[in-house]
Amino acid sequence: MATIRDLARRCGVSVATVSRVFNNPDAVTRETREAVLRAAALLGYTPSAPARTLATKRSRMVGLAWDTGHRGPGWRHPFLQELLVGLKTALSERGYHLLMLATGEDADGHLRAVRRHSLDGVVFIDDGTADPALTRLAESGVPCVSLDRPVTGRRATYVTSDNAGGAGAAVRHLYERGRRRIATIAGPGRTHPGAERLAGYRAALAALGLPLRDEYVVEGDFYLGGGHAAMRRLLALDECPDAVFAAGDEMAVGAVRAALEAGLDVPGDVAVAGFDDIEPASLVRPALTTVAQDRAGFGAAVAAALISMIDDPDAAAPPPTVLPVRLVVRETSGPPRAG
Amino acid sequence: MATIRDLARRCGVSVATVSRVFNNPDAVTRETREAVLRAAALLGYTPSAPARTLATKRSRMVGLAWDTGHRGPGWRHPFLQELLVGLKTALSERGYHLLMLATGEDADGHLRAVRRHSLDGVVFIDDGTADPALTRLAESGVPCVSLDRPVTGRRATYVTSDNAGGAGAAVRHLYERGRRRIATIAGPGRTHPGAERLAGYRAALAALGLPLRDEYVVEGDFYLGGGHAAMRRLLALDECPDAVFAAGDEMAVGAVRAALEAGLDVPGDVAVAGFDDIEPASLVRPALTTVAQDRAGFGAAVAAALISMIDDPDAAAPPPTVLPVRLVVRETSGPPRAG
DNA sequence: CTGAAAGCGCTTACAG
DNA sequence: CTGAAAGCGCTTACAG
Repeated sequence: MATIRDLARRCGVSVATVSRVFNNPDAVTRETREAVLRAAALLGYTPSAPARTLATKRSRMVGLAWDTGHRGPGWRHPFLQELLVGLKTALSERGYHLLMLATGEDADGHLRAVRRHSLDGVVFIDDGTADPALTRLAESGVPCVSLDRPVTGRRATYVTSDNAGGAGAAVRHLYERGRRRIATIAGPGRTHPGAERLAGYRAALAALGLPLRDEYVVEGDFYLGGGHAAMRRLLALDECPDAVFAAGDEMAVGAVRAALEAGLDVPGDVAVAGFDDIEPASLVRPALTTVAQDRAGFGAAVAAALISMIDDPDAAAPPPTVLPVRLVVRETSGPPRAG
Repeated sequence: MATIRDLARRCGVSVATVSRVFNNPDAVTRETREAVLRAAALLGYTPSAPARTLATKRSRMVGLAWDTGHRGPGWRHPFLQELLVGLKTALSERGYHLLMLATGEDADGHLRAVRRHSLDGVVFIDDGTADPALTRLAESGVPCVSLDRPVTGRRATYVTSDNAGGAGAAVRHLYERGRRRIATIAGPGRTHPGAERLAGYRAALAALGLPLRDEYVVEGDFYLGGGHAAMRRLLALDECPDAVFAAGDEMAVGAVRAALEAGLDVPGDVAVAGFDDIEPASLVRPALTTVAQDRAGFGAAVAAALISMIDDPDAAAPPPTVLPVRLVVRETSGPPRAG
């Protein structure tokens, strides 16, 4: 492994000069720069990251504090792979790497990991529950950006989808398909998407002049079983809804299944719309009408927010990023109304 | 940020002693050890990882060379989240962190990243295509373990499922359900799971005394569309199969869909079994009979193989790990035979 | 069991 | 534009 000293010797310059050609190329004449670069290629020289980090206090690494559900039952992200790919790609374009932080340590394990590795920032992916370790991190001043979860801290921000807007779009779509008794299966209220989607549902009903009925909102858990159970409660109502907006696709699939089991036709008797556009949404029959998020946009937005803070040590956190969503009409919401 | 020097000063010992309490606690008296530990907790001291790496040449970081499909159309792993969680957890129990390597760099970008960060090893996740960068890495002598892909190199090994065994189990199950004309929709031959599942299918047919018919094996791409197209070809045959083993669940779902569209009953006219037990497998109707892999086992096995090599610098690579699989019987394979 | 010292491979004022 | 030197925070023989 060639070091900067080997390279310097070979080129007849000082190590300072070699360092400059990699960190501040303009501060060096073209000739020496090219000579050094040539020798570097020849020797296969790559600057040592830890040495550089030690000297500069910057690691060019970003931590990924990914709550893998050690605190509760297996939480699943609807599109983790695209998220990670987008994040990794956007980060690496700017020269940053992602370090996966181990979870389940003591309360300030994350903060410790940040110090230990001189991380330049961290991104949170969790289920929306207020993890004290993450809260502390966000308040510590290290640049943080979280996904789908508001955080407070001078250098902390978040990116999320337009959850309320998407819920509203789904509700309006159901309305346009002729439905008037529109219920919702909400996500857990403690999660940001859950709360926002419910708010969007309510706002849309109000705007449409439809009544808000308490018995038409039942909370689920974002998973299949919760959606199924919620739908059964809805179907047991005196005045059964003719449409339901489920705040997550798995719940929507569960709801469709419950309706089918009850002998109802979907979308004939009851229309359904979901949220997330998970892979099964198009595989299931009838195929699910849902709200798709900007999967690729997430990673890019997180990276942009993070890097803007890293680049300027005095910068406060940028405002939250709200990504647009898109209604995907399939079969469960029924055909357009004739005429 | 307290340093080792602060701690030493505070405790009235040398930095060497402080270093020992963290790296070789037995080499120090209990009293000084406890005093140092107490002071460390008080000051919030955490040893600097880059400084340690610089001094020892070991980073306690493992690279994740994850081919995110920059070289082809979006490849998807059937259970990436569980895989990463398992890997991260197993690694962190041994004190290792995962560094996600950026992809799409020049041919030896990965190797460069290994040197740059003094990575102790790397794990590959890819689509099975022979990426020259990974091949070079595996031959370089740094401990490597790949998923579902044989690699050569003195310090390289892999972990995979019992793909042939699982395929055989699926075929035997179909046979036991009374099927005799069992076709297969294979995965791409260049992938290890694709090739092995096909081999398992063939071996099972032979063992069962069933004829091997060329027209009964058609290659798919592991995705929905490929499964659909393959099934159409199978259904166009003069003597239509009464069962098909699809080497992946998405293909199986596509196959079921194609059969249904052709007016056939599943499993009545044609039974179907898949592989992977992806989430939609249980959501789809009829629910898919399939072969489940040991999702949690993967990460643990990878970590174990990697760490065995890291711990002993002279150790050659352990033999490949082959994880057992499990047949999951649902609806697409039909009811047990009466009597 | 403990300490003084060299060394790991860089960067960055400071002079020139 | 370039170099000598100090410093980043550790570890590890080597003595004692």
